[in-house]
Amino acid sequence: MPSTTPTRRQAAAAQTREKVLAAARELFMASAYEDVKAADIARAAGVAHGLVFHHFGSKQGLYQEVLCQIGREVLALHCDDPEIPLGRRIRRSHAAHLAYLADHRDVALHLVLRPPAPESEEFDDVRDQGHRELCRNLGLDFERPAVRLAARLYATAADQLARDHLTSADPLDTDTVVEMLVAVLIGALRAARTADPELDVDPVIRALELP
Amino acid sequence: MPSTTPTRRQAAAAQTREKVLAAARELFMASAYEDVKAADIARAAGVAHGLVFHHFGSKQGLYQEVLCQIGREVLALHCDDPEIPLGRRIRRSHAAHLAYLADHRDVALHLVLRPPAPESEEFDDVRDQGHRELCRNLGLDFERPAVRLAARLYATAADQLARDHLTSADPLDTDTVVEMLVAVLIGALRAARTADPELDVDPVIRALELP
Amino acid sequence: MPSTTPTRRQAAAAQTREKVLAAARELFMASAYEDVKAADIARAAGVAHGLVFHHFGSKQGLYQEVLCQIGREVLALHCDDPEIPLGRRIRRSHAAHLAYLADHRDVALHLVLRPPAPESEEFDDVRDQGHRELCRNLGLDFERPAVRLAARLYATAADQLARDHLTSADPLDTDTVVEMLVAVLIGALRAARTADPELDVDPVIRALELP
Amino acid sequence: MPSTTPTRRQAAAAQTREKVLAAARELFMASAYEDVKAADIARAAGVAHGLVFHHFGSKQGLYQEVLCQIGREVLALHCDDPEIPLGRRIRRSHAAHLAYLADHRDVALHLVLRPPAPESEEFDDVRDQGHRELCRNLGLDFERPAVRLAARLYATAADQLARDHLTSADPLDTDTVVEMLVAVLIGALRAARTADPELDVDPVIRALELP
DNA sequence: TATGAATGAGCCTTCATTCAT
DNA sequence: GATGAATGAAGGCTCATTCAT
Repeated sequence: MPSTTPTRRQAAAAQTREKVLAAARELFMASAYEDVKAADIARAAGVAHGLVFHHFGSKQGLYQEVLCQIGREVLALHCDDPEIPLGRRIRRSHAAHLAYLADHRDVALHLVLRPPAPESEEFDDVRDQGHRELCRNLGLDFERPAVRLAARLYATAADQLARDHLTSADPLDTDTVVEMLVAVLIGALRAARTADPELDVDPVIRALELP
Repeated sequence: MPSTTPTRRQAAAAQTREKVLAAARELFMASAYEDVKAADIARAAGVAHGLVFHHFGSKQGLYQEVLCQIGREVLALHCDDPEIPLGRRIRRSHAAHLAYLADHRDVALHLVLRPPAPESEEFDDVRDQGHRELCRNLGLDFERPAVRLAARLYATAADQLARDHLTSADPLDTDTVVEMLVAVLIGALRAARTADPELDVDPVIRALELP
Repeated sequence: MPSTTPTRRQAAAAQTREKVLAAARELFMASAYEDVKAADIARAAGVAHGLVFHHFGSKQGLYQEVLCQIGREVLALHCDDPEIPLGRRIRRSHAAHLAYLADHRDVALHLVLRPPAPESEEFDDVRDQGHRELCRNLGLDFERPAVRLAARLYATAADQLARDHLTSADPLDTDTVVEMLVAVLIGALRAARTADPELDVDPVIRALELP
Repeated sequence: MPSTTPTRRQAAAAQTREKVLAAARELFMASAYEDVKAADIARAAGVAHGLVFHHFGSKQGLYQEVLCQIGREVLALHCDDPEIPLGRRIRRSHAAHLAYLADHRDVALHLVLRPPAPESEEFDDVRDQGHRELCRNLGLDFERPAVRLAARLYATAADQLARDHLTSADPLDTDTVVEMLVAVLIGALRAARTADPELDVDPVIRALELP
């Protein structure tokens, strides 16, 4: 059947594309954007230089693709099973996030807290969506400025903590870090209430305090 | 003594140096490191291209210089008058910091939370020193890992909050932001206690809760 | 005989070839040779990139094909019916040529007076043949250098005039342009006589002056 | 005197610039625009690759510069001394032009009748100014469309003739070519009258017919 | 000290062409 | 015949840095 031939070819092409993407991800996570040469990526992927552009249009296009791939992976870590009590849900998400970063030290070190050099609106969107999911999990209205502020505040602090944790010579155990994150989250919520006194964060805080 | 009485030439040279430094600071704060060309700086300073290298050795050297200048300015903002109660001292430092960032939006937007592209050990030192002073102010031992962790955690969150505050279309008033910072700081301290249960943060927290 | 009865496949192939040729013609006439990419042509024709090379060997081969097609079309415009008096015959040819260019503005603007970038011997031949036919029409011996010179001279001027006419915001009417062409042709003939005094151009000129 | 030093340096720089310009001119006149590499020019000029861009910004900038230089040279050839009778003035200009082209065969072959690949408004201006001067010489109003048309018509034909003359294995003598040009010019003027019957070209033609 | 011309390594990108399917 | 993924050579341009003056 001739119709299977194109499929096989398409599959091969997609596979090549993935090879390039994987090589790019590794290199981009290991060095600064400008220090990664398109030629390096091609060489690492074992393909011709021009193929990078055939599949991704430009070095930046490829970079964005890498970013989005990671963003999607991270988003998928969230636990939002409503059956599980809030405190456990959040802790589980945190633990998953930490585990991911531990498994992807390069991502943790080169992406988190280091906004990608070429401004990437798509990546910002993914990040934003992460905050949105956190708020949904907490039962807070993301549209309220104070809530959004707290989410960003907290996420930043959490990234910093994760980084420190991962680079520490004498790292804490994961559970401890998760508890620290919860403490910081509670602080961020109290800060939110300061900005928006009508915000009722007490139930959330109480729920978070229960492991 | 000729060494204490700079000749006119030396004075002029120093002035030229400052011109370059000022131009560099403005440009570096306005764009990413790689997007600022040595030639741009020279042009903005109204001097010859080569002079940049004459005075600062290299583009990176100049960048470090800019970073240190800013770091020193920020460090000078801390209020550590022991006569003043802790809560007020911290709030005063925060307010001063926020005022500084409001006056130097470019610094707030392009330095804070955006670690300088070329690794800058000196700048890290300055940053570290800021954390150290904060801890001294709080009466906590910076040498304890958990304390250090909390300081970094908090500083990062504070930076994020300041950024959001400055870029917001509808900014909160300064006092509110200061209170939010205090709330976050308390959260960070609680997190520190989680990591290091022997740490007695309660007195500090109580002191912070008094305006 | 299978050779005279092209199979369906062959017919389809020929049709595809034409599609590519038509797309190429349009693009080549709309932009400079180097600005037309083989990929553009394939896309415009709705065929695979590689097909261009399958049918025409190379981009240049395709270009030559386009050129020859146009050359043949232009050659076919000449009126050389010996029954018609010279003045009318020439005017008729001119009018036909002008009409063709008006119908193919792209050809007029991008080919005429703009020798094809890649040296095209074949196109030069076609051009030459046009001059030859003009001379035959005029009853002049194309082999005489002065005649050939005059023909080229005239053809160039005529092209320029046609271009100007077509791009003018306020174009003259066709008959006027035709008369101008005749005037220029007469000038060229007089120039030919200057170069070759033995050339008897007076009868031709007299014939041309009769509408 | 320190003030002479910069002068000397400037002179040296200008000389280098000229070296590059000269090399570029030679190469551009010898090949098509795209076939001349910036690196070739630098090599031919004996300077670093980057210097081309230091002085001319881009390959195109350099090309334009070459074009303008030639345009200025050609413009300077016109003889418009009102003391000299028209016929002689025109013939003298033509002869000068032909001599120039003979001395600059590369220009004649690669510029004349071959509009520069990258559209060059400046060069068009120079060309236009040439036509303007011709008309002023002839005492005709360049603002009249028919006059402008005739000027362009004639210039094009003259370029063609000059080309043929220069590439001919058995070239005519210069005087003959000049007379041919005059004949063509008269033809163009008659064509102009066809387009604009109010135009009184007879006195000009009579003046041209006197050597 | 100051100038700015000169250097040259290096990079992204383009694109005609090939070829396995 | 048709496809389009893959190739790879080549080129324009940038820019930190040097250096003669």
